[in-house]
Amino acid sequence: MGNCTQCIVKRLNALRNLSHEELELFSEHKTSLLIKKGENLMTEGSAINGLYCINQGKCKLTKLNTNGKEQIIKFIKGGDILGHRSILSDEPVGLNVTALEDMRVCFIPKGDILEVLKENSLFSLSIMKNISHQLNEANNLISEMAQKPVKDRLATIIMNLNDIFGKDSEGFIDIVLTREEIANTIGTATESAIRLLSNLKKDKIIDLKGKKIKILDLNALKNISEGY
Amino acid sequence: MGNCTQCIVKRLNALRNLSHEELELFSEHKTSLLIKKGENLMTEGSAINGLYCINQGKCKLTKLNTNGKEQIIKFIKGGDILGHRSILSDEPVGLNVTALEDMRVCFIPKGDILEVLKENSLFSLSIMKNISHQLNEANNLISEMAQKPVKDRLATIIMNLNDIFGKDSEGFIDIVLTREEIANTIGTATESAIRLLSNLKKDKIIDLKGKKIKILDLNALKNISEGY
DNA sequence: AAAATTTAATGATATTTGTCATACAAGTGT
DNA sequence: ACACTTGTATGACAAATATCATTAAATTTT
Repeated sequence: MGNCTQCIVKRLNALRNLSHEELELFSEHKTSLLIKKGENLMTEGSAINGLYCINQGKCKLTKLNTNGKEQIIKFIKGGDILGHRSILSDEPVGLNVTALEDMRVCFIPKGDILEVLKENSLFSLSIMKNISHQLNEANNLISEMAQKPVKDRLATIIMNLNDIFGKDSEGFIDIVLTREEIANTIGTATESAIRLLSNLKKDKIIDLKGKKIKILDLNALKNISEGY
Repeated sequence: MGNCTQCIVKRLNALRNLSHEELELFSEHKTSLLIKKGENLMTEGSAINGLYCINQGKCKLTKLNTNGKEQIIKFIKGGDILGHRSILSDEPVGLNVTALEDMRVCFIPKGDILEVLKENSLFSLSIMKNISHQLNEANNLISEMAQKPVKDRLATIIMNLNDIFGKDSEGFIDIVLTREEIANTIGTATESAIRLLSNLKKDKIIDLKGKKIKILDLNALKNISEGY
């Protein structure tokens, strides 16, 4: 099991503000775990007693609606942290976190986190910054979902996925999602998502190869996402 | 101009965790302001250099979409604080804050806030708790907006308004909103909102008297909001 | 109080999106 | 290589919602 002081992933998130001693503390108490594709790291409504630091792998954050539909709220990849929101608000976990590929994750107990939060104001500010940024993003998404037609929303999330996951060697966005997952992200029926993807391909705005998506005309995509 | 140490409003928010000395500091540097109905306290995209503590009055937090439509993200009333998200993430203001009635507001400079945040971990934790809670609420709203039909969303926000603003002496929800504002909250056309409100009235689930709404059958409303 | 403006209500119609049915393709395990 | 499951695609149709037009009511201004 690796040592937190050596871990390069921590440079990507709020943990970068910790002292050597604090990292040693985390390292002693942390546990590493492997999550297989499709498995849940966190489950909506459950209690949580620590912070997850994602070492490797991609996952989706979802919510099950009262009408039984899954809504994908956000995608997360290695370098991000999870669970701090729930720890801080003292509320149950609000989202399901499901692995989209095999993941390697570290778990740090709540007590250690809270202790360091009290002592290290740089860490504390960094966590606040993270959540504040997320809140702003969430507010933008509310507006997006409430006001824009499905086609616009699809264009938006294709660009989002591109920003988050980047491109593979062939220029396709480096994430594999089913059509159903895409539909659950933009809040529409699977068939509608399929049709709109096909349209974008026909118009040479994107290319499709199995589940992979390549952006061909970013400008056109941007225009669609803004309602033109 | 009042003194922060005496202010009863501060008991309702994170400021309750401040020491007498810290409140004195705030009190010395704070400015009080009056915002008239319809005026903006904050504007989307602008910089902000302090925290607002709402003494009295109700306001709406909105966002102007790329397609020119206004989306109401949230309603806020006296006792709440505003602007901390933007200060903490070091990002421009994300939302317009518009007074729905005359407001009395205190402004505390950013420097003072950041200083106390570093020193007072109780205050700091309380702010984190506030934002974390807001993030959870925002995630719920994303799901609500993306997945549910307009009728369900209308039922949901009527209950929300009831929770936030309570009832007046006649049992009507204590907030005055135009039909357009209601439509902009649930992300639909004004005409659709009007029609659905009329239907709810016809079904004796709510009562309408001008712009005021009274809940007659909370259970029915809850069922609708959950898609039954 | 009358006029002007804004807001609310309602019908007719167009557009968007969802649902159901079916076919086909791709992946999975035996 | 085979059946079996799951995912993708497409057409036909139904339902939800938006848009446009018009009238009525409420509010503000003069």
